[in-house]
Amino acid sequence: MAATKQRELSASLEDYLEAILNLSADSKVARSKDIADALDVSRSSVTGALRTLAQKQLVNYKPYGFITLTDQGRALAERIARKHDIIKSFFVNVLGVDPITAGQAACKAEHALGPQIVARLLHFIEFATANNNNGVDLAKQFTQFCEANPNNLPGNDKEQK
Amino acid sequence: MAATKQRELSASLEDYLEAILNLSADSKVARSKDIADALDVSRSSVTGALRTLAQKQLVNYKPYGFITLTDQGRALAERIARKHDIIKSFFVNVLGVDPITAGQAACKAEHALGPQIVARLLHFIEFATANNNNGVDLAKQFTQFCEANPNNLPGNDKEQK
DNA sequence: TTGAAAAGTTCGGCCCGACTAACTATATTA
DNA sequence: TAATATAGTTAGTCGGGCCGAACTTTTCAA
Repeated sequence: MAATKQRELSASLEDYLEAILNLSADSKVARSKDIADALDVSRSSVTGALRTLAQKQLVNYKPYGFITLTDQGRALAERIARKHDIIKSFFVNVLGVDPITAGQAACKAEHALGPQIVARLLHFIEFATANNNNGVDLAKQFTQFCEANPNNLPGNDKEQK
Repeated sequence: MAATKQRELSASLEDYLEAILNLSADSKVARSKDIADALDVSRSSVTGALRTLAQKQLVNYKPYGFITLTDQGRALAERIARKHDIIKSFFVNVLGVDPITAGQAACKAEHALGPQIVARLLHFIEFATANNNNGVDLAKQFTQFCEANPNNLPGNDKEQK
């Protein structure tokens, strides 16, 4: 348990790792081109990222070879993906945000939220969606609350993108 | 309404703007040194950021002069600060996270969440902290729920930083 | 089996955001 | 008002992350 420490990964590298995990799941193998498409970056950027990830021992990579996650890499990628899912789920199932917007926001927010907050969020989702609250679904209540007070809802703010 | 569009500001520049707003509030005037301290960057980085912000017409700045926000800059800074507060408030008042952690996370998350989600969050805070829920404070309920199910709480994940 | 298309890589370059070191301007105060 | 401390700037550098263009490898089908 010494070589295990990978040091912080940049947001960008986390995205690559996550994409590789998803592609491996979907279509058994992650091709470089698909990673580029998934992240909307150039193929040469992918090559660079792969070299970095390989040297951090998170992916097995050699030029023109197959791309697979190492055990370490897979574990990390799964943690990242799980975080993503939790955040997105909160947006969708508790806040009632549409899945597209929620997914995009989760992509960015997953790099900003630490384990403590994510754990709380997960816990909160359970709390809010279970019928533990006098037998009432809290998320549903919130939706009704929103409908009852439609004043300050979404984008009446012509703010940033 | 043509010169008003400022284009996207980077996360970093948003931080500078926010810091300037806070310093202006606290101690009437924002000195370059204090901005550097607040953001924990070098003084020369501040100079660079100020030049960029000035050319985007968000601050009034000339070398060795006073630093003030333009109307545009102030408006933007206030929106950013408000977003920050909403997110932090959610972490603290709904999730029950400690203020320090919450503030740090809000700093990063504020660049990731768009207006729709922030608006929902604000709405949700009202919903959760008001006694609209059978006369019970929801946040309080969640705290109790947490105490009742202390299984997957905070950092039993030795994850990232 | 060979030769074009597709996938992948390398190389050089760019922008951003930070840094240090050295310089200049401003303030302070003796 | 001259000396020095402090604030601010400039110049140069570096790393991360991206790009396009040109090159190499692999694949695939005629």
